[in-house]
Amino acid sequence: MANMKQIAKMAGVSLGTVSHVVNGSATVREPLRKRVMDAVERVGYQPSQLARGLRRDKTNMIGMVIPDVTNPFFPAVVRGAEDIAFANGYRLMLCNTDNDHAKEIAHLNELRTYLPSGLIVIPSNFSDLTAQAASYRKAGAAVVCVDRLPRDWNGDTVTADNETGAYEATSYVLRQGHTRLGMISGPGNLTNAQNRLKGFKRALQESRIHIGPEYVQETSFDKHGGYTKALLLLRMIGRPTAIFAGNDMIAFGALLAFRELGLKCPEDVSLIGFDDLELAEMTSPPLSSVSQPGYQMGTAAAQILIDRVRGDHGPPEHIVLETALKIRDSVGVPPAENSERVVGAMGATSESRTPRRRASTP
Amino acid sequence: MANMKQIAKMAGVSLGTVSHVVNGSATVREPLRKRVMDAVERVGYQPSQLARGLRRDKTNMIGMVIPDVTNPFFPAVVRGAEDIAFANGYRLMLCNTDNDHAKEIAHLNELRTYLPSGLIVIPSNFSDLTAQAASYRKAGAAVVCVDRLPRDWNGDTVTADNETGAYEATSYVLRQGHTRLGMISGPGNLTNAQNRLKGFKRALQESRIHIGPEYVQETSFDKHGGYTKALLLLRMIGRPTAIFAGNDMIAFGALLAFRELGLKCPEDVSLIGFDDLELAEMTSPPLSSVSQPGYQMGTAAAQILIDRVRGDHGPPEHIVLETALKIRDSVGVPPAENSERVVGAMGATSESRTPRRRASTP
DNA sequence: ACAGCTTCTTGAAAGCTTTCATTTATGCCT
DNA sequence: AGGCATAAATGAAAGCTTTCAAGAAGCTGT
Repeated sequence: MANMKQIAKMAGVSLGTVSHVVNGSATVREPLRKRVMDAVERVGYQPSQLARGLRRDKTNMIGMVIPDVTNPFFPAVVRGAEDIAFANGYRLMLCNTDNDHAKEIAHLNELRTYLPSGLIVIPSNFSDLTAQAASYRKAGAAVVCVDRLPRDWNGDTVTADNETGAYEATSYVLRQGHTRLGMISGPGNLTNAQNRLKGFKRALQESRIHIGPEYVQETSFDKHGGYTKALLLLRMIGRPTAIFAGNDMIAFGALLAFRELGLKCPEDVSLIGFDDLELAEMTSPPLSSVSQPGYQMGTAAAQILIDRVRGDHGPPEHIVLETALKIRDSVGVPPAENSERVVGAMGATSESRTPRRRASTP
Repeated sequence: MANMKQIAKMAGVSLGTVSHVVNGSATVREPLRKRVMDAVERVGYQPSQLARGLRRDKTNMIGMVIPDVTNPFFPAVVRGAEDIAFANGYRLMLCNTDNDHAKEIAHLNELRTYLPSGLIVIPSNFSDLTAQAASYRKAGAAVVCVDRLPRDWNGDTVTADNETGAYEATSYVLRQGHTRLGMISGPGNLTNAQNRLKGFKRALQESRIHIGPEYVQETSFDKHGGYTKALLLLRMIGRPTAIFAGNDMIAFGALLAFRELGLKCPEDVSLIGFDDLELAEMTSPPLSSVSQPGYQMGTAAAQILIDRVRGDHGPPEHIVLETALKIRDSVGVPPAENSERVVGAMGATSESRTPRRRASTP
């Protein structure tokens, strides 16, 4: 591939001059400038990002570390980040951590040797990004944290207003007359899951509704977790008449559980999710969900990052994006008292075969 | 960050020796080796990938160029590629092209200056990857093409057996008794769309069923396209009793159209998709679809790539992965002749208000 | 036309590795 | 113990760019 030396020779100027016209780092008189540009055009010269990065102590890469591209919420964030990054001349290096702490560290350690301009991270479970970030910052790279925050995080953040979203969703369900709610929450150590749970509980409290701890189940943010926990919830005596799923994947799993148990949604059980994935409207029934702006989270994160790289040294930014309740058909009124159909025949404990009446609530 | 010079000084050896122990490029006697390793451990030294790449004329990056992460099929491929790449010490640089030829070129041009070991590409519409790839190969990088092939492609490929998959899906629909099928195909210039169409037509031919060209609609591989074209198909006089969607996103769009027209699936119209996205089982009704191993396509591509990088100079590989028909509930028997419900009231041409009987077929 | 000043241009150094030709050390044999 | 062959360690060059100090060229005013 063509290099500067060749361009310099072709244009009959020095290396330094070529560099200056390529980067606009000093004024070069027109005739020279033109000769250089012509040579650049002619051979399609593009500066080596490797050499440039080495010399400048910084490349135009942005490391993007996420749990798993395959999880439909994350690609939206990635895409948002990529669009802003690309438009500003930055490129994304994508790393999946699988929520695995060790893999996260491995990625972060190596990524650094590429001298990226920054890092956009959706932390894994038990991330100690805080320590790593310090070392990146020392090297002049900016780090912004998205969606969920690691322990003791003190840098820029972009999150959704999980608590309010969950609060509103729960309130909505409550307004339909449900009094015995179940929640299938995401991993307890993830701040987004925590905040959704908080919002859920706050809504309950305000309505003076009390539910036992067994009505709140914790699991991973995926279909399988949702399926398992929904099964568990629905086989309880005095099963919930409505379930709030910590995210849509969990909700999808719950839907599968409903189907398996022959429970109709929303006639027998209501369900509400979080994320409002593109496919939430496709399910049966169309899933009501809290919409969360993944794409914007990505763009916002990239924008902050780029501002930092360009010299913004202000105090940490904490962008909190609004959520919106998307009402579809998966939440209805609670079934009449005596209509609670028996369920859980497959697990077949003698208890669960006996119809129960639900505990009355104030 | 620590560099080799520091390690050399700490261990009391020369630069070259440090390099040799770090890379195992020459035998170093134990005492020295140990001193070097200790120093490396102590400061957590990691070689600069930038300097290394510059010197070696090659980095451990693999450029991954895809149309759009946001499109649920692609992340699976990305993930497969990332897993194999990571396990072999390679990292992925992700680029979205939006099927935009110009963006693809821009990415490809810049990516090259990072001296990646290779490129995994799902070409955009009208890609002329073939030309670009030549220049990558000249620089010693391998290029493998996934899912769809650009014009005149002569390199390694990993694709699904689109034609057979489509053939089997269509045959299955035919066996249910349908004789008037519609197809909503993907972009005509994409080889995967072409092959699916081919399979569809072959099945029809073998069953001696002839359909007019208006029953084959072409659109982009997304929900909106599916929605629009399904609407169009369903408002035809003698509407198809079953629709084969070029991919699941199109099928999802079609489902939306069914819903809007008040058509029940599969009672009024049958539908079958392609891809078998994770969410196909969640739709209403659960979507029958041709399953295509996205993850494996990614792993296979990465594996070939890595083999090439390691010196495999054999003739181009053309891996074709099998598809599998996933039968769920969206295909049923065709509705009885006289039950064709009127539809398309919204567009409201006088014709479409009149019930028609379908053209008889042999 | 020349001093003095400004504006351009230049060449070399530096950034961190790898690699190769050399030098130095080790071990074996007589 | 000395000589030789082999193995190990070294130092410098190269890879491509940016940047800085220094030199060259241009301009202004008298």
